[in-house]
Amino acid sequence: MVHMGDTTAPRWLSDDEQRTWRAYLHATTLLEDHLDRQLQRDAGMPHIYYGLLVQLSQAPRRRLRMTELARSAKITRSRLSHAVARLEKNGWVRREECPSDKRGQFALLTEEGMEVLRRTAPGHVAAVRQALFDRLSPEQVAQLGEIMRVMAEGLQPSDPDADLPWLR
Amino acid sequence: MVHMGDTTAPRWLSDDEQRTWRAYLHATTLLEDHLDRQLQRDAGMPHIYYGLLVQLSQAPRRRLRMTELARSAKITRSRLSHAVARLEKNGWVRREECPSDKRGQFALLTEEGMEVLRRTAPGHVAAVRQALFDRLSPEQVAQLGEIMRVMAEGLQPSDPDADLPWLR
DNA sequence: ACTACATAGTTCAACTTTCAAGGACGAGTC
DNA sequence: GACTCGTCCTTGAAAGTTGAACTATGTAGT
Repeated sequence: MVHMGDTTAPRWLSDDEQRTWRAYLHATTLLEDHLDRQLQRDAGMPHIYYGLLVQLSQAPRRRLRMTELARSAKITRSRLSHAVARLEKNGWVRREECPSDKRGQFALLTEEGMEVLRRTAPGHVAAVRQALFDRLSPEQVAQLGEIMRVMAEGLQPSDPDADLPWLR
Repeated sequence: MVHMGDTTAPRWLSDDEQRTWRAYLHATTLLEDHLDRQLQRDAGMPHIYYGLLVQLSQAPRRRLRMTELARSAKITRSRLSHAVARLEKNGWVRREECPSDKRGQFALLTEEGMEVLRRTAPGHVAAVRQALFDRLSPEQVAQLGEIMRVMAEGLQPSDPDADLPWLR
């Protein structure tokens, strides 16, 4: 290994890697845009907001602490504050104080929010299917899963607990 | 089950599919965030803006029509207008009128913009390598490329012949 | 030439995201 | 208690994005 700091010749991508990288960027942005539009049209909110409702719907008593929700949705607490404020305005989420920690807040899914989810989930799953799973072979689905897990492992921001949900 | 316009029960995702879908969302958002931060820090712009400069750098005479650039970067013309305005303010891009079509505008990469690219490209490639290619086997890279191409094919919004020969 | 419509790009308003700052509370130490 | 420090969450301003409306120009049909 040569020690030259910034001046080391960069290892550019091979042709194969470059094609794959372009395909990755192309496909992921197309899918993201597609789902964003689908949900904006059918559920009146962007994909990430929908994801928040889903997380809440699967939590015990349909509620999560803000920080917990932010962590599982991979967004900053600031962003979550704004998002929950918006969802609250829609009547789909409500805040509730945490009795054991007065700094804390729960976000909880209202019955109205649950109803939105019930109404729109089938369409959303259909969109994901149509874009992804109905086009891939079972082997490809397995491959994709494995590749994504490898990627995520390498990117896990220094948040040791993220790996250890069973330790909480 | 709810019966709305659609008479068929929704086909939910299998456990495998669900795991893969979660891994996909997790990994792609982590990577996107990572590259956005890396480029914001090292190049002073988000990933998508960097992509615009790259596109321009590879175009003949380092210029592209706005619509063409928007298409190849997969963003709306509106978004591009704003982005180019910002990049113009940085001195990295310039607009130029199109002689053959007075409605048209070229976006062109300035020497200053080229310099930013030269300075920051190695670090960006390194980030992509470290996050993706250095962690995947050659087989996985090939698999990923193929999967992404399949995905993109199903989502291509403006490829008339690809989509609906049998639909309408 | 006239009409009608399509295309290129920008602009405005509403919304979302980011970043830095700040207020409130909890936990540890003296 | 008082001090310090870290955590929980919010806020406000700046930056970015979206979708619709708009201007100007090109194109086709009559």
